[in-house]
Amino acid sequence: MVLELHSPAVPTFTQDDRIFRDENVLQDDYTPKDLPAREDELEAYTNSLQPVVNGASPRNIFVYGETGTGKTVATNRIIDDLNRDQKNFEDVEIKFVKINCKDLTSYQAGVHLVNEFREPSNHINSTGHSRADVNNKLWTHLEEIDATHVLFVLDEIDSLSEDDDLLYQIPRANANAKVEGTKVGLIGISNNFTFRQNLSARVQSSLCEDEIHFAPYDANQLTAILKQRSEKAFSDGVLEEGVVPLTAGLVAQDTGSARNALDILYRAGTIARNENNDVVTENHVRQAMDAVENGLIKDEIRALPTQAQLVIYTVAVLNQSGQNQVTKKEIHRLYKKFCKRTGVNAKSQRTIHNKLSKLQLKGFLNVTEENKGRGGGKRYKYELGVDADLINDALQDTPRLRDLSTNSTISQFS
DNA sequence: TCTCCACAGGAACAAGCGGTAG
DNA sequence: CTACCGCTTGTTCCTGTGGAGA
Repeated sequence: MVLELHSPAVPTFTQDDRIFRDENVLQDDYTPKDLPAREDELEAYTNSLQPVVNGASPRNIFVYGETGTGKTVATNRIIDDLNRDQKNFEDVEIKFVKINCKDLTSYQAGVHLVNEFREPSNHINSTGHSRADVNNKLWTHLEEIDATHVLFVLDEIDSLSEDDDLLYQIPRANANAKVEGTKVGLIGISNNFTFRQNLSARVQSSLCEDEIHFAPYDANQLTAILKQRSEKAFSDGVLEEGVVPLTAGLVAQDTGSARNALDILYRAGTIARNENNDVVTENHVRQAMDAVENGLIKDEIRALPTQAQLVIYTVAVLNQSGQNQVTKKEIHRLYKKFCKRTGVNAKSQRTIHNKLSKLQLKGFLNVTEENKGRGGGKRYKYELGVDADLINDALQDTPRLRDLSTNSTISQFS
């Protein structure tokens, strides 16, 4: 590959790039000027924020929809607009504090928020404080800040799932007299709409004053988005006629995610470029679709902790040796041998059981229940939910497990 | 109909980490 | 230094479960 995927467009390269005019337009961090097919949602957003503009207490907003449906982009747009327009308002000063809650606990998210008000040299650590401490620090900052309104934007709040204390505290900060000089509001963004039902009743009533739903895009909407972007991203006449409708159709059936569709289109372009092709064809799109799907799975496998990698690898080896459905016991037996060989501490069967259920939740394993009654009782049988080659490929990048995945065969271990 | 297998999965607990506060 | 904090990872113990077969 000649070009780095994420390198900015450098003039010397764009000269002989026959495919792309500006590939950045297809990448994740690009914010378009127009948001096709999201006019209603933007209007709902504007309406919900109108009280703030008028100087009143903000309404708390719950934004939900699957990934790639434009929630974050729309939110950024609204924030930009409001930041721009508030210069015209005399007695209102609005500050936005935005964090992403992915992989954070409620407590850690609180710490992040406190640090948003502090210089890097003065950041507090994410351990060692009591919960009440962290909250009090946050209230103090809010009280002291030079603004009439502070709006917290918490992206991916579904990560906070079990512990929703923060989601209760922030919307109630004014009502509970924790903060009096500044009006506090919360915009919560969630990828998961069942998340709302799991919130405790007290959080539901305060967080979800206004709700904005971003539905997955249909094929027509995706076509509009892809057309808008591809005109800027690709050189004229590079895309075969059916490419955009095909991408839109495939993605609409699958996820309805604009991010996914753009990713596939971008990938199709790079495949064509690597083949020294002048046009992007429907065949490139199909190849890109496979590559994107496989790439995502491999990334997830690489991101697993070593123990979980060992477990899924064990299942892969057993499956490849012809044992399609294996019990926890069988997995644990072989797993222990792999542990010994790689110098990893072997965990108990109960722990492996937990790992197996997590892997099942992530879709890496399929589970069937078997019940032989008196002659064997109830048990689960596991098999791989993904292609075994993907697991081997992914583990090639994990030094500890690389040797295992190249050398081991079932005969050596069973 | 009832028993009983072999496991699932919840609960309680422990250890260790990286930190703050006095 | 000691006490304490939140969090993660793992362990042990124990109750619950569904259906084949006595």
